[in-house]
Amino acid sequence: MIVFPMPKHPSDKTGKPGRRVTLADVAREVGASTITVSRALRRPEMVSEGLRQRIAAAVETLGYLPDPAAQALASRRSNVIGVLIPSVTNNVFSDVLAGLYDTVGGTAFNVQLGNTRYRAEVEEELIRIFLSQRPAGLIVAGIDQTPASRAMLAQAECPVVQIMELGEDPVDMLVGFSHRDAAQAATEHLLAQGYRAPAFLGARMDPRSERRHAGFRAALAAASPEGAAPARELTTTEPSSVRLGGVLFDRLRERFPETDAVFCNNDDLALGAQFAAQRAGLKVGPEVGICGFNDLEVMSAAHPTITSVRTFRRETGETAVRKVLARLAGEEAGPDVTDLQWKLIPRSSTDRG
Amino acid sequence: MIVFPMPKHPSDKTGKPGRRVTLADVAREVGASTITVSRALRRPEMVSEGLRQRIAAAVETLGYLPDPAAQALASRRSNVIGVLIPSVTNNVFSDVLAGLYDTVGGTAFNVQLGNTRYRAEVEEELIRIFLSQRPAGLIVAGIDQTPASRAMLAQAECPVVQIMELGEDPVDMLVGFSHRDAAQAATEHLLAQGYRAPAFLGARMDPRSERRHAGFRAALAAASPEGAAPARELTTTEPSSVRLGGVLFDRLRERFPETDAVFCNNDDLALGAQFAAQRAGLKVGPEVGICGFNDLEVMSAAHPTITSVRTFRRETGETAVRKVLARLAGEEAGPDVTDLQWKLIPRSSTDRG
DNA sequence: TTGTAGGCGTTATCAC
DNA sequence: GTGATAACGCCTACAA
Repeated sequence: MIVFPMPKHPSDKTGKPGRRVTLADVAREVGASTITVSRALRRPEMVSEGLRQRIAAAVETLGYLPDPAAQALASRRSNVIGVLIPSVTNNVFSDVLAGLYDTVGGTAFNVQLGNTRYRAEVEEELIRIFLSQRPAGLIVAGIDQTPASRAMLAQAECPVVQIMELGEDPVDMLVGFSHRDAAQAATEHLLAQGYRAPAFLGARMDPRSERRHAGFRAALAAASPEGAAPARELTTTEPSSVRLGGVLFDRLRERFPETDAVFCNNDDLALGAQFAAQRAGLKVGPEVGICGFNDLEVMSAAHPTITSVRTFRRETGETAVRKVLARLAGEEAGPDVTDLQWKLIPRSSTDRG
Repeated sequence: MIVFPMPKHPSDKTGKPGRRVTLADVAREVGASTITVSRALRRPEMVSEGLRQRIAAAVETLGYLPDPAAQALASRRSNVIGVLIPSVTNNVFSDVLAGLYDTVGGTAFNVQLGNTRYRAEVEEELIRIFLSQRPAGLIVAGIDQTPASRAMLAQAECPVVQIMELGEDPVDMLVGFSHRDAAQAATEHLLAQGYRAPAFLGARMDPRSERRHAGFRAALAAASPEGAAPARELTTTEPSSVRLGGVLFDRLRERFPETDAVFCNNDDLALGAQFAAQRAGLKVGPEVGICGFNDLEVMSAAHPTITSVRTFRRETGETAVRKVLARLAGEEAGPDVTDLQWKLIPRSSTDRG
């Protein structure tokens, strides 16, 4: 029978504080070499049944936890999946994040977030820094990276996923949907409902907003015989908010009194527009149509309920991580584009009754 | 004059892909030792002016970036500040996150997020894992850790900040406010406005929700002569949502028809309650008072505007990180409690007109 | 299936 | 002020 020497556990108050339990400790415990223990942990099938079990037991009793820094240094690959998004607070991205964290949870990987604040230079800088960590993978929002960013991503020795959009030539993998098509469909819906003078309300106007804007215009152009449709649009670079939606709505009606419907860049604006319409005594739906984008939870609960275009944000995060993991597991290779689609959800706010 | 040999930059297509620029490369370049370069980077004052400048130049031209894994391994301290929160999507926490990322941005530190999903066991597990990374600091939501979690945090060799609440004995540092007091004040506001039968609506019911619940009860107890106030309350463990706010509101009115005001656990519920009230044809304010919690942006933009209790979420994140950084810089020491306060914001929804 | 040797890139320690 | 040397804990490559 083997006598187990008292291990120096971090919780021991004796000796140097917190001496770490290492692979060597486990190895000594079971009378094997460190590399064998290492293998038992990462490639159990390479180690004999008996040894494997004794190692597992020792790991348990000693409370061994691998040191990620040492792993990263030795293997030249960290367990960090870098994620670059323009905003942490925006509901859209926090849903994506939820998907990311859900999918990465339970795996040996960690998400490391970078906030680009909607600025390409910041993104470039962050890509550089993230890459210096030898990430296991990189997930970046959008397809409008700077040339330098693209070059770095292309050379990166890890899977790269661009998310939230579709595009011509992804750096590596791509998960998203067509903002242009979605916006065009939403606008067509307004026209189909009989609204004659739909307007566009946009805030922040990042690349994705611009593409939605383009979709709105395309729908109008297609509908107007001579392509002479007046441009009822109000956009701002200000960050979007419910309050701003109201402000823009009021301003819009002042400038284009004939407006009878608005397609908003996102749901916050739409909600604000609806409140503003109600303040103005307008009957939302019959008198003025309102359509948002993203279909946040509040849209289906509002009074009246608000039409929107559902986007699959959580799924975006999940899919992106899964693609990274699959690539790392050698299950997939080569470029890959996943269209997550979108879905128009008509509700009372665009029902003319 | 020194001739600079062509460095092996990662972007070189020659040789092994991506050979990293190391401290040694920089050292060779300037004719110094690695340790000196290391010092020049971390403690410039320990290196002579001239050398320091040549090193800076070499770092620049070579494009040297430190390897965090190697740094962590050698220094036994990573640049990771671990953050444990119950939810990534909840607006409350995403605001905190924004504060965290803002404050950590530009520093050499990184935030690593752990999603506890409102479960103490998950939190415990995550604390264990995070600690194995030798984090630079740890920020955890709430004060209701398991005993094991508390023990680990207490022994952690890094600054620890509990956030979002106030409490008796913090593990180390604490940044938050009193949910109980805030809720009590909100309830007193309802009573002061003349509402006779205020009710409580609660979802999720995590520890902080429970304390708000307690605040509601305390206010009622203080107001009712015999302490015989009937308990008009409806709570659920379901995650909160706008839709749920409506459902609960309807159910509440069914069960307690006399209800003339509701204090909601959070703003989502309040917004949902307001929509439901409007659907029921009630005049919000005069006929039924509605008060939320947190004062999300939408509250001031809604129609009518909704009373809420403002909490300083972004500031919470900022303060937590600053405390960690200060401690690491040796600027502060010892336990420390920061009360970030709260503020009642009365609006139309509790104005009986 | 298991082990040996060496190195990953940086910092701590102790000299000079 | 600067440098040699030895870790830090683990993994890759190769050998047995």
